[in-house]
Amino acid sequence: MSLIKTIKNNFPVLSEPDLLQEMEKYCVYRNVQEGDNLIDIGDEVLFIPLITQGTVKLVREDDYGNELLLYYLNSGETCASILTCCMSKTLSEVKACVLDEVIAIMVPIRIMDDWMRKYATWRNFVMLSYRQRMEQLLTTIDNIAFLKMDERLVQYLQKRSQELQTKILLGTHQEIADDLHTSREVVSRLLKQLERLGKIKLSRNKIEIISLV
DNA sequence: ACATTAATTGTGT
DNA sequence: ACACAATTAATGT
Repeated sequence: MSLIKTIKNNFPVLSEPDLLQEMEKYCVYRNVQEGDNLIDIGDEVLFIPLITQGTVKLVREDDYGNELLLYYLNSGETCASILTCCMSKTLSEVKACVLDEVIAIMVPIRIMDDWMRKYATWRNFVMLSYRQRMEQLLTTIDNIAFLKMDERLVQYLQKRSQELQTKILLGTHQEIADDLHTSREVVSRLLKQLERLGKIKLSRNKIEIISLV
């Protein structure tokens, strides 16, 4: 599929003819396999990825190498923290792990400065990504600060199923525990409770959501 | 089809 | 949190 068409499909806000033409000229596709990193902490940021397929998990690391989940990115989204890095010309503070084979359109940052000035469409897009991500980060912080683990788990399941458009979440309890920064046993026990309440159905590497309300 | 092994999940302390 | 049991999936024969 042509680059322009892909952009129109995934990033409808960017359909301004002049901008699209420039994008076709300067952007490149990049394919990243599951398990690889789109970007790592300390990397120099040369491109902004616009995700058109797959899922990316953004994490930050503390001094001891513990990973802190920031958020997930899906198609039609871009990474706000990478945007900040490239605008202030600093190294990446986050790691972007590819969970599900990703195809991204890579926008070179040198051309981006130009676009910020020339295209209101582009500016708006950048600002919108910021705003959305900021809101999401705030709710994440609220959750960590105020919600008990069982409520956090339910929220986590809801959000993931919504994001991935599926009632069936694949993966292990350990992975969920890592994301929520708790132990695997706590997750297993809470999930078991939810199953007893008939809200989910558990099997190995799989959680089927019946109804979380 | 069966046995072996590894990984995931469940539970008591 | 840890240790261990039980269950399930993957692999070899």
